[in-house]
Parts: sequence; C-alpha cells; structure tokens
Amino acid sequence: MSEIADRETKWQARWKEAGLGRAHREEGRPKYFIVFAYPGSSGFQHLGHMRGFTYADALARFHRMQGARVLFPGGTHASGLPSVTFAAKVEHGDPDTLQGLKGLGLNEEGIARLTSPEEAARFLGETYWQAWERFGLLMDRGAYLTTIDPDYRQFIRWQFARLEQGGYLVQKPYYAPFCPRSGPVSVDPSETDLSRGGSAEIITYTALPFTLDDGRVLLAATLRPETVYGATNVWLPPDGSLEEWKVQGRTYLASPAGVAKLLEQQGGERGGQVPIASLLGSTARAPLTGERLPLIASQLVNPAVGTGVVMSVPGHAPADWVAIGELPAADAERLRGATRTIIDVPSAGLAPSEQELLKGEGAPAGRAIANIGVQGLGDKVRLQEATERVYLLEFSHGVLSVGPFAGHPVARARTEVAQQAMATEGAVEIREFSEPVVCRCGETVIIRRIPDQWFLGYGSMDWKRETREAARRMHFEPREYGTELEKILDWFDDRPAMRQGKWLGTPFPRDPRWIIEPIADSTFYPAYYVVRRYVSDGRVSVDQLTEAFFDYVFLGRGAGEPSVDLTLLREIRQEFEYWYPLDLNLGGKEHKRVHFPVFLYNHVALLPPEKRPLGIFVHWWLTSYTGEKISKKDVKGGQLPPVDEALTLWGADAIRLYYAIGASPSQDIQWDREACAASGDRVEETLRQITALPPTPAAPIEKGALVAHVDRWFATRVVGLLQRVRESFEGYDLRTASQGAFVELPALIRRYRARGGDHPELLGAVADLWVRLIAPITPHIAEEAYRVRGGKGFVSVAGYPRGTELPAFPDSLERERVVEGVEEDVAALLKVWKKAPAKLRVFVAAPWKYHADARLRERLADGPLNIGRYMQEAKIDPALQPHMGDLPKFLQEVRNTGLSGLPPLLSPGDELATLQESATYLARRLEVPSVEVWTEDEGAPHDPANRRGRSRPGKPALALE
RNA sequence: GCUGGCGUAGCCAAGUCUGGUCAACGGCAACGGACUCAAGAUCCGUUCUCGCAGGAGUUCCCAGGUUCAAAUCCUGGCGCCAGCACCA
Repeated sequence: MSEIADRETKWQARWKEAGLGRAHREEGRPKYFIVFAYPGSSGFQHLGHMRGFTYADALARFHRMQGARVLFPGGTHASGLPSVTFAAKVEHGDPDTLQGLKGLGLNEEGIARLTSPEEAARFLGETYWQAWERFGLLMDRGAYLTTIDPDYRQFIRWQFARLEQGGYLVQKPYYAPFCPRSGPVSVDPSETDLSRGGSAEIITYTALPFTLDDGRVLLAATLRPETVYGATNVWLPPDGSLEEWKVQGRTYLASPAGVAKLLEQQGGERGGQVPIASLLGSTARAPLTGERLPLIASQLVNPAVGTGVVMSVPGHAPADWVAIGELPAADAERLRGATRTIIDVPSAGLAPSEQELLKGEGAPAGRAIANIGVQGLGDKVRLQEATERVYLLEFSHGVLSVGPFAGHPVARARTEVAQQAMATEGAVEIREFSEPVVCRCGETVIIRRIPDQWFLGYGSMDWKRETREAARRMHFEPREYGTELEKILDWFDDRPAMRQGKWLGTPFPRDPRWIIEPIADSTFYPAYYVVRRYVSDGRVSVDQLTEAFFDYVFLGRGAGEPSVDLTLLREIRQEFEYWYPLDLNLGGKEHKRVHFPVFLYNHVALLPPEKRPLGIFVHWWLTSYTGEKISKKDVKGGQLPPVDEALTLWGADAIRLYYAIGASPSQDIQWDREACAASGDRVEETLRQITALPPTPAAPIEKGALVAHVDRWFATRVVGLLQRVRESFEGYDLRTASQGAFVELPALIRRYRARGGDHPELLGAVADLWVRLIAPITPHIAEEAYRVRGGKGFVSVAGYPRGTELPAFPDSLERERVVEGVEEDVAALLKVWKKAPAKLRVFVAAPWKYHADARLRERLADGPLNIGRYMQEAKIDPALQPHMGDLPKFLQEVRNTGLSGLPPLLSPGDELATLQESATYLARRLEVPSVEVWTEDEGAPHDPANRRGRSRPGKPALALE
C-alpha cells in the first residue's frame, strides 16, 4: 500500500473509533441534516458516482465544523430490477461481472451466493459503503439501510397506508407489457426480462370506425386522427382476411393481429373471418365527415401493424400520396380529384430546412415527395424521411383548416378529434410496441390492459398546488432548478405506484399481489434514517415498527406502539423533531424529473409545512471521454477508472479536490486524468507547506503585535480570504471555496514571504487556520497536518475559520496596491525596454496633486466632470493656483475613466513611506540593481524625459535608466 | 415538438442573474528560467496581435440593437447536449 493509502486508512479508522460520523442530538444547538439520493444497487461504482457523495460530505463536514450537529446517513436502493439484473449476470457468468467480483476478493462460493438478488443487493450495498468510507465520507453507519430490509418494509407499509388513507392513491386502467407465458415483464434498456426490444416504446393509435353498408365497421388505426377530414379512401391489405371483433354489441373488422391486440386491451370476443377480396370495390362511411370512401387494396398496408386497415390521406401522408400514384387505372378512377389539403402551415417562422420541404405547389405530401426525391413505395428510406418530416412539421406548426375544429393547431385538434370520435362514433384506442419485444422465455410480449392499476395521484391539482408552494419556499442549487421544477410539476401526472412481477420491493399491504414500485418506495426515506439507528442498535425490533409507532414518531399522532418503552418512544419522536426538516437532498441531474419531484410530493402529503424539505442540490456528472475522431495521442482522460484503482493511484483527497475545483457542480466534468494527478500533487504540496510553517502560537495575534506594513497587509488579506471561503461554502460554491483554500492562500503566503514577511506567530496562526480551511475538502491531509502541528483531537470537529481570528487593517490593502501597481507598470516597461536597467526611480506625486485629486473625487461623485468649472474653482484655491498650467493634463486623464478608474486615495506620507519600505523588495523582484523613491517636487536627480510629471496620487511616475 | 441546459483563448473551465474593477479566475498543456548528476516535485516568467516608456488594436458562436460603457441586457440566426414518463 502506498503512503497515501496508509495515511487515509489510518484517519478513517480513527474517525470510526472516535465515532465522529455518529449523529448526536443536542437540543438548542443548530443541526444539519443532509442526504444524497441513495444509489441503486446495480453494479460496481466508478468515479462518476462518487462526485455527488463527495459534495455531500464536504458540505456535511463544513457544517459540522461550523458547530452544527450533523446527521449524514446513507443507504442503497435495492428495490426494483437492478439487483435482479446483477444477480442474473452472475448466474449467466457474465465475464465483466465475475472479474469484478474476483477483484473484490470473492471466492467461488461467495460468488455463487450472489445469484440471489437479495444477496446481491446486500453485497453491493456493502461495497458502496466501503467505497464511501475510503473516500473519507463521515457518515452515520447506524442509519445505513437497504430498501429490502424488513424494517424498511415496515416503514414503506406505513407510508402507503397513510398515502391510501389520505386519498393519494388512485386505481384506474393501465396498459402494461405482458408475456403470455411468463406474466408481467419490464420493458427497459437493461432487458432483464427480455431477449430483445428493450428500447421499445408504447405507441397509442386511434382506431377510427369506417362503416360498411351492412353495418359492420372497419377499424383504421392512425396516429393522426385529425386527418380524417382529408381521407380519400381506405387501404386494405392486398390479400388474406380480416377478422371480426365483437364488443358491446358491435362488430368491427380488423386484421387478425389487430384483433388479438384489441382482445387483450379492450376485451370482447373474436368473430368470423372475412376475405378481403369480398370487401374491395365497396365503400365505407367515414366517421365525423360521413363521406363515403372507396376500399382499395395496397402493398402499403402491413396487417401486423395497428389494425391492418389504414385510412388514406394523400394530401398529408407521403406514403398515401405515393401509393395512389402507383394504383392501377381502375382504382385510380374511383379517387379522381379527391386529394385535399386540410392543414395549413404558415410559412413565417419556419427553419430553412422546413421551408425547403414545402417548396412548390399542391398538397404538402406531394411537395415533400418532390423535394426529398422519393422514388416510389420501394424507396423506403426517403419515404420514411418524408413521412416523419411532414408529420413533425404539421404537428408543430400546422393549423386544421376544415371541420368543426378548423383554426385549431394540429397538436390540439388531434386530441379533440380523437375524443369526439371515441365519444360519438365508437372509435377505440389500440396500443402496440414501436418494435418487436420478445420475452426471455421466447414468447412475444404484448400489451395488456390492467383494469385496476394503482397510481400515485400526482396529477391531482390540490396535491400539485401544495407541492408547488412547498417548492417555492425551498433553496435550490443551482437556482435554475427551482424554476425548472415548477415546470416539471406542471406536467407531472399520476404514476403507477406498484407492479406485478418479479421485482424486489415491498408488497402493498392491502393487496400483496402488488409490489410497490422502486420510485415510489424511495420518496420519504430521509425520515426513516432517523428511526433506523434505533433498529440497528437493537433498541427497537422490526415487529415494533407498527403503524401506531410511525404515526407517533413522524406525525405526533396517537399514543404510539405500546410495546416500546415510553421514554424511548418519546426520545425517537424528539429525534425526528430535532432533525426534521431535512436541510438538503443532494443528487445527480438524472433525478431532476423523477426522484426530486416525488420526494417533494410525498413530504407534502405526509408532513405539515414546517417539516418539509429545505433544499435540493443537483449536481451534474463526471463523464468519460467519448470523442472518437481525435487521435489516441490527444485523448485526455480515457475511461473512468474504477474506485479502487483511483484510490490507489491518487488517494481520496486528490480526487475530492479534483471534483471540487475542476468545475462548478452544475456542469458535467469531462474526466481528465492529468488534472486529477495534478490535484494529487497539489494535495501533497499543501500538506508539506502547512507542516513546514511555524507552530501555532499559544495566544491569538493581537492588533498591536503587527507593526510592519507587510504583516498588516498579509493578516488583512488572510482575513478577507477566510471570510470569502466560508461564505462560498455557505452558498454551496465548493469551487470558489477550494480555490481560496488551495490556490489563493498559498499564493498569498508566497507573496508575503517574497515581500520579506516572516512574522513567525502570524505565519503559525495562519497555518492553523489553513488546516481547518481545507478540512472539508481534503480531510485526511488536514488531520495529518493538524496532528503534526500539535492540534488536539480532530480537525474534523474543530472550528471552521470565520475571519475574525486575525486583526485586519483595511488601509494596508490600499498601500499594497500602490506597490503592486509599480510592479505591473515596470514589468510592462521592461517588456519594451530592451536594455537591462541599472536604476529605477519612483516619483510619488506632489502634495498639490493630492489636493486636486480629492477635489476631483468630490466633483466626480456628482456626475460627469465639467473641466471648465473645475478650473474656475481652482483659480481661487490657493493650493492649486500655482499649478494652473499642469491641471488640464491632470484632469484630462481621468476624464474618460471616471471615478472607478481612480486608484485608492492614500495620504502622500503613507504612499511615500510604503514605497520606501518596499524599495528593497522591488529591486529584488524586478531585478533592478537600484530603486530610489522620491517625491515629484523633491530636488531632482537626472530626469531628462520629465517622467515625474506623470505621477498621480496612488500611481507614482517611474523612470528607468 | 415540448422542457431544461450549453457555445469563453491550444484543451478543460470561471465570469452572464446583479453591464464598467475583464485581455477575461483557476486548472491542464506548452515554452523559457531557477534548483538537480539527472528525472520528478517545487519556485519564477511567458502563451490574441502590435509596440525601443507604463500604450494601442482585435476578441468571449454569428448578425443586429440598447447604453457613455456589453462576454454580461434585448431581437434574430446557427450549432450542440440532456430528459420526455413508469426507467433507476
């Protein structure tokens, strides 16, 4: 093990031994309760996962050092599919998974155990916890949980009982993926249940009824029901049969595949076969318009898609347009002149590519065909493009121009037409996957209607309104997320809260066939962390976690669980009252639209306003380098290293600093190995420097102890820096805070020393503050340095610098600025001054200029400078009168810069004294053998170019020789 | 399309809400120097252009506009990213 790893494990062990992570309530003392959105137990963690956890720890540490009692718990989310997937990978012998497990030191037997999803979840959870410890996270192990623990399940049962009681659960029909052989399945990209089709979406068609003369009804499935006003005919497959579907006393016709879907989704029963040939040549009455349309066969129609019957809208559907063009003469005759344009797209405001699409005359579909150059029905790629573009364009910009909904935008008319067709014409919805979905068992997955699905009623206006109000009182980081969340709440709708299938989770108490869905069981859990500590140390048993228990602890309602000792019960209630509300919930940007909204909703449903969360912190991701076109030599970071490897290479402190200083949290960081390594160097250098500084003085530095300008200046700058760092932490700005602690402070010390500063007590005091300053970000080296410097206890619980620890001398900053100005100016001069200078003369402005300057500031404060008036006044000012000739030039220079362009105002004596005191420094620094400081009106040495005349208060003139 | 975000010097990335202190923090990289037998680390300097006196010019995706003043505000355009639901 490396020296770094040894150091880090040593301190982690000591923190654990001292119990620093354990939360202790102390009434009357401020508290800070922070959680991160617990990770799903899906596999091995990498550096990307650790970014947010580190932020949470840095904030928790900062507040702990500020004197707050901190509750910083963590857990893992084992519900749902991830652990099931992982266990399946173990079972199937997935090479990456097995290699990872062996890397963690598991033997065959240990690995075999992980084929159980529960075991896998617990195991993964432990590896996460270990990673958190190794990153230096100071958390309360007593609160650690996984969501499949029996006590957690008790908690979830209580939560859902309360939600149901409060009317937050609703039951209504739902359409879900279903395997006829294996039962409910999940269609998601991990394809745990599937052998193909994980990225399929469920598409909802409207099946419009077209009535034949004999009363039977053809169902034509469409995604664009509003185009019924432009329908010219009905397409049927070229051969085969349709099938009857009988429902509610009516008989519909659709393809056999279509009928199969309808039976699953709508019920009813199958009827007889109807040969398509028997239908061709007749007509059907269209819904809503009542027009009679011819039935025509076409290759266009795929009986497997939708209902196998399609209404033809050649004006707006490129495929229909092309199909009609390719019809035999007899069929074409029946349609002549029927193509219509029923959607207008105003050309104003269209993107050039959209304008291009609609160039020309005639129906939009025909124009798109011509402009894209579709060659015929066989030209599938271009036909597809034309279809998609017309569809999108008309959906987003089109306005319906005929019928009762004329004038309505297509996006709106579409639902209006569908609603009306369903209400008055007997239209039905039919759903199918966007691509074939096949179960692991080999069976094709279908969509089945579940009549009594449980939802969380997030669409409810009352609940939504109260949640929005709660959000308005919260703090969001970044602030933009607050406005975004309001928008999200606007469209947030009921969500299925349970499912039937093979998932990990808690059965719904009222009906255990339902397993509570993973998003739904991870909304109110911060509250349970408080209780969990009493379960893990055995003071409360699982069977004591009754509804009465939780009612009392969380809501203060009822007498509580009688089997729990009353004193203990009261204590737990007090704990909850102490820690709640939650100060901060921190999570990655993937949680913006799902977890954070429901987290808030549930707190609103269950708790009174004063107990609702106070803040949400969203961080972006650490991304791996994905560019492909750049040659390998240029590839910066490459893949994200696994946690173990990264810790061995650089150590936790280095990575923590890298996270904190690399970018602001609301920005993806692209992994940069070299930058991470460099931050490791910085960490080690910081440790070296702090330990090399003089010892911490026994007593605070008194104001009187600092006499020299550099000492005063240094102390003042440090004070400002400490304040800024603390404020940055309070404002969640970890980047600025780290920059101050790791970049600016060492730079300040360097300059202080370069300026000749060497006040041992002052440096010692600063070193002690520095150790504390860095502790939230790099706790291990902070402890190390703290101990080496003789600190007592742990710096992790020492006080955080506030900026009141050192005396400050505001005027010293202005003095120093004069010196800095001279440095900058000389550096600029030397750039163009080719020779090596032998001597630098510095001329401080003559006293009358200070007088003129003071007057100038008064005038500028009133508005733009009136030079004429100023001169009038100067004439009668005895101090300025002798210098009337020089005044205009003096004034001219400030005329354009205004007040803000003026350097700080010092007294002439202060400026002169500061520069004299700094002459040696300037000589060394600027590599000029001799530096002399004069005043402008002092007896002049050699000054042929009359440089001295340039001098202004705060900005002395310079002469190089 | 909807919702949100982004476009800053070789690369990463602050600054934009609250216009001036911004040729624009910080990091990486590169170059020069100090130190070293050497390497690494560390320290100093340089990295838009021009300039033999502290200056000037041109920049913050593009084009306009507001303003004494714009990376920052407004309008329009171009380009890119994420999410869009049952998936954690």
